[in-house]
Amino acid sequence: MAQERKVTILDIASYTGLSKGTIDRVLHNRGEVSKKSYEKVMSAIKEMGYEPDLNASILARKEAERIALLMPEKEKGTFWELALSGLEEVKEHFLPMRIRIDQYSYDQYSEESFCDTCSRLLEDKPAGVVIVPIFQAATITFCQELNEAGIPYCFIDSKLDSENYLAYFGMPMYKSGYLCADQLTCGGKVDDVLIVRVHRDKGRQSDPTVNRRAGFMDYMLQKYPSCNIHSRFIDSTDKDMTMATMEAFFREHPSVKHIAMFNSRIHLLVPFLEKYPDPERRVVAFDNLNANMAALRHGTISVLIGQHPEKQVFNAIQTMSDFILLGRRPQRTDNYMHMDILTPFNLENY
Amino acid sequence: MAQERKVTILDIASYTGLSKGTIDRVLHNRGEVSKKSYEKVMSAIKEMGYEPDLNASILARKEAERIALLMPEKEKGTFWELALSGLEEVKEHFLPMRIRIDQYSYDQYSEESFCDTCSRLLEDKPAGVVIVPIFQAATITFCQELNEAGIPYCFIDSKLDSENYLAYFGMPMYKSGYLCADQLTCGGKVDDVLIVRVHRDKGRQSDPTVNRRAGFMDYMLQKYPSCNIHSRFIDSTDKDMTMATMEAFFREHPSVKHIAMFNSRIHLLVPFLEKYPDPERRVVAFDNLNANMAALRHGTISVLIGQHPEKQVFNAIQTMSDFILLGRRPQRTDNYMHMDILTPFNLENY
DNA sequence: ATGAAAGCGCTAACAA
DNA sequence: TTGTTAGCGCTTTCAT
Repeated sequence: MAQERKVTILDIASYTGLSKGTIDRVLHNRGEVSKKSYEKVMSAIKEMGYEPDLNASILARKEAERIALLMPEKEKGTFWELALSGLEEVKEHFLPMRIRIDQYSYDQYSEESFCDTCSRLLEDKPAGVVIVPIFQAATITFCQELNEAGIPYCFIDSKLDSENYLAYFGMPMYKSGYLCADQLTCGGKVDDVLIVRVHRDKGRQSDPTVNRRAGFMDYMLQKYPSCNIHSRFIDSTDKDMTMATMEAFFREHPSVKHIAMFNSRIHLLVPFLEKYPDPERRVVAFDNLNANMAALRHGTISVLIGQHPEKQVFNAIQTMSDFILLGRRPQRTDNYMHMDILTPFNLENY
Repeated sequence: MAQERKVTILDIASYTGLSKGTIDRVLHNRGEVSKKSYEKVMSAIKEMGYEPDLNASILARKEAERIALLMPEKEKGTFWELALSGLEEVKEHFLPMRIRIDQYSYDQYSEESFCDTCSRLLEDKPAGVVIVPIFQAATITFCQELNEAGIPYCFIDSKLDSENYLAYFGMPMYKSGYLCADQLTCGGKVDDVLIVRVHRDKGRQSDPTVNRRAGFMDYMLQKYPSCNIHSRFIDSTDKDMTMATMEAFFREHPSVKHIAMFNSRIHLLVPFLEKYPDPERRVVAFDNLNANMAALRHGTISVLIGQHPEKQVFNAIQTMSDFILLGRRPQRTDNYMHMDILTPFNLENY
């Protein structure tokens, strides 16, 4: 098992009777190699257990490899701002490895914008791409194009089953709903629960939280079969309407103590929650946006479930980089992130 | 800010009128350099904003740098097994950077063993050391020796305030007790709490969980001032005695529903807990040992508070490596890890 | 105390 | 299609 001395391309060269140059060409699929030589080299690599030396490779390479990051625009105060927080650091981390990260942003409410961005991206011929696939159908088309171009890709946040992606990093949505219900009910007596949802006015894309809601419902059905689950819709752009909706609901159901939301927008409820404080109320929601964390710290929210979206970005890029540079495939294709339970007592150092 | 082209030692050489060799000597404090040259080089480095190229450095270096890892023996089923899980991977991660990790283990119950190991370690003159400082006084002595030898060191798990350590990674102990109390009481009605402690028979070292217990007590005093806090001691090597102690306690206090433990040994209670199941019972404890996780999965334990000790090891080594290779100091000296709340509903993928 | 020069393992441009 | 060669930026040995 243990190599005597590291096997280098030079060893392979002398073993196959070819030269460094040819070895390099087959290692990087640059073509210009006869089939016969190609196979000789490949088998020699296997036999001798050759592994490329990343340092030498990086040192010698002139141009950086480009990884394209295809995701929604970094809108302030949204989930995508969180996901992109620390991207600058990530870029700096990969730069010395001659890996450049190029952002390709699209409007998460406009499929057209997504497609436009995809075309731009394809023209740039990156060495790999990391995708947040908000639009299912369009993503399938795009992935086919990537396949044809021989460009590897990873998914983050959500994924499309059928494609031959290199890896996926994201939260287990169904389970997260289950966890949310458990944290909300907390083993106590619960007769009514209010779920607040957000109108998706601008676009037509499928609701990313359906599975989460399903998990939540299944938990409730199982453990609190007689609990009433109320739903109300708010508009993320209309604060007055949000307040009015909430006030109307609680006028009608003053005894409801449990509130949940399945997306990152719980901060929209903070004005209401702080206007009508209730020490017995329990609020559980998702994602550690700054606004949400502030409310958690303040005690307005009871529990936030976090998924470190910025780590998903990092992991996907890392995986892509290992594949591009070393041809290494990830240990697992589907990587479900741990769900972090955040309370006022462990929110620091997160 | 942005460099035109990367500054190399060659640039510094020509700028100072010296040669590559001399620059290298001052960069690595190898001596054999006149004070005058030394200062000329140092100021040039500052002025030109030189940053070493890790890849080139690693590629050219013959010998690996050695980082010593000084911690308790990896005893099966203990916290230290958890902390050392994945060390092989960590070693493999650092090997291509020509960083070798040497383990120096000591018996956590024997100060003599600790001191012996320290002497062995010192003789080997590693480039840096990562320390779990179980024995306070002995560690202080050891750190002085390291200071004299000019060997940098990090602490993990716990730390000694006064020393000039490079970094510390660990859990905020006091806060973890606070969190534990919050998870245990969960906002409900709590009149009695049982705290189970472990006799420290073999050694004399100070109890690492005092601060955690203090945090717990302060929480209870504040939020449940009239709650009775019971304590019982068990012996980690005597299962029968543990069972007897628990049975005796619950014979006397049959209505107690809340149990906490402040170390990683909650698995010792599992036989009792499973012999006398109680759906209303709430058990909160620390650390994701395999045995603990199994009990959590099974529902025997309600909540486990995790701190990723293996990540502490990794981070400390990473920090040490950056310092040795690049002279880079960590952003913060004291790094408190996030406390993870683990329940049966989020224990996967942890 | 300092300089010169030979690599480390790989890439890439050019020659054959 | 293949081989040759000059680096990449640094370390290290050997002269000076």
